[in-house]
Amino acid sequence: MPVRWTMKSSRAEPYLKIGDVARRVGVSPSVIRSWESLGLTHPRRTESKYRLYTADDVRLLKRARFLRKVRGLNAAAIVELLRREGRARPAADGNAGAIGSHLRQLRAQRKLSLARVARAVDISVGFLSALERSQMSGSVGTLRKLARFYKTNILDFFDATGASSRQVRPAQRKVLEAGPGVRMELLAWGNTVMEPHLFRVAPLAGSGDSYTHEGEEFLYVLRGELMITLEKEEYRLKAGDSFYFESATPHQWKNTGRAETWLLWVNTPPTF
Amino acid sequence: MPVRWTMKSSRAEPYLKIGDVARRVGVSPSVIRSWESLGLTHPRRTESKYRLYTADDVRLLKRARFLRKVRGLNAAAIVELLRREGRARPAADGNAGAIGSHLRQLRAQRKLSLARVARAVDISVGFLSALERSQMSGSVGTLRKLARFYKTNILDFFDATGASSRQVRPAQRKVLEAGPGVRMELLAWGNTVMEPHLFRVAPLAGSGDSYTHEGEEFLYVLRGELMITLEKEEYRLKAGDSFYFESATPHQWKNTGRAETWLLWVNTPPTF
DNA sequence: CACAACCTTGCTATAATCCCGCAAGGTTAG
DNA sequence: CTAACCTTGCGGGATTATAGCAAGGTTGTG
Repeated sequence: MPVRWTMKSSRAEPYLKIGDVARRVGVSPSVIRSWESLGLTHPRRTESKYRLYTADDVRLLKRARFLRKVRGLNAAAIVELLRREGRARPAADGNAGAIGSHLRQLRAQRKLSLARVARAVDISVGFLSALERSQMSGSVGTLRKLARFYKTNILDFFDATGASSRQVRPAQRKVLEAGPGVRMELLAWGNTVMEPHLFRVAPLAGSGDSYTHEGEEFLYVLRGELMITLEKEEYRLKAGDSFYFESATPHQWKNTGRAETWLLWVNTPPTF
Repeated sequence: MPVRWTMKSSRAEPYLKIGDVARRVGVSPSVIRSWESLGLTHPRRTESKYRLYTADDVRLLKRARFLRKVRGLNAAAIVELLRREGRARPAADGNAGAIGSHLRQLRAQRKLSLARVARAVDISVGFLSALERSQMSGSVGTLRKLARFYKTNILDFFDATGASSRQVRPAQRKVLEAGPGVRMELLAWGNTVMEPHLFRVAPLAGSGDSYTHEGEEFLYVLRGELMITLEKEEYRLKAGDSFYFESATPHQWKNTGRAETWLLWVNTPPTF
């Protein structure tokens, strides 16, 4: 029995959640989400980010399933075909699209296989393939590991425009959104020995899994709070606190407060 | 430098061979052949079966390559898209199409993976996948191994229509083309202890690789000649000769004459 | 309020497909 | 005669597709 949702300022119309849709269409929720990342559907979301599907979405997905299972078309082709039928519009390519293409380009230049890079970076082959095809998104930790592997700056995944000037005003900062709720603003770039960022971290957002790399890191809490875990030891930082540690120590962090946290974060050497 | 071919009763027009086309399009000859089996191209052939491509074919294949590499569409989708553009017509599904679908159905019914069946039958996963999708064709030996694995009659791959009557006239025989140049006509079928065939083998056609299975086999040369090899020992048969052997002995055969060879061939138990 | 059943994101393991090359033997064209 | 091509049948490895899971949050019902 589908749950009835009503959105504010929209007409009362039955919506379905992803599990309901999966059962009706005959594919798993994972597949529906991956088709969404290709642009097949654009479901609205509740405030807690639950996806909401309409009856039209279900019809579209059923047709997609038919094209997939019976006609053997892959997802990219299904989107193309349905776009030509005026029934679908492709996903807006943002930074995510650029990241993926750039990753594949870096790997192709080095004539490396997916397996080779995945092993070196300790992620699965399928995940790396999906990252390169912009079908999955990676956490800060994962992108950093990839940047390190390719001996490149994490910024290069977004926009490579030479070195910064000495003075960088707020509006001039290079901005990158790495993972949900984490916004990185680079304060200096180019041939620098230190890599300074300003992190803006939404409540509950963080680095994802524990990770490690070479170098040293210094961070200063400008506002809000942060929980950082090193080797299973937890530290609760608040505005005015600073923190210095070796990057080789396994670590992960998260904003446990109710407001956005701002961090000044410097690491050396830079991730190049 | 493209070789210039002129077909009888067609206007002089430059044709290309598959290697030339592969270089111009930027994919390998194997890929061009596999796209052909899906219906992307329908090249004419010389008497010795060399494929001949036109400039239109090259353009079509270049577009296919673009759709594949840049847009990420798979081959089935490319054919569908180009068909909709009126630029391609799908492959005529013959027995090959039926065999593939049937193989996949048998595997699905038993809830087996490609890897599981491929291992049991000693072929590769990719090859079995291609067989099921009618993208590659198998030799007599391979089809027999699969029939044995699924405990079914090789005939069931073609047309299952119950048992034969006692008397079977030539026009009533079940006919199956198994591999190039080999035509099998079944002389009795259904619940039989023996499985009699009439094989019509074109010059140079044969069983392909050596193979083995349980049972006993008897064959009689009606016309033409046949070379059969058992455990690396060769036998040259001609009209009137007969031959009896245990199927467990590794064997392979071939028509080494200049004319079509007709064989009466009985094995027991049937491949069920 | 408790809790079952759902959702989220990030990621894995496995299944399936795609690509290209090779063996064996035949053909072409210089 | 021979190098370089073709044929078919098939393998090995690379890549993609699918479904599930962990950890943690949300929903809705009793």
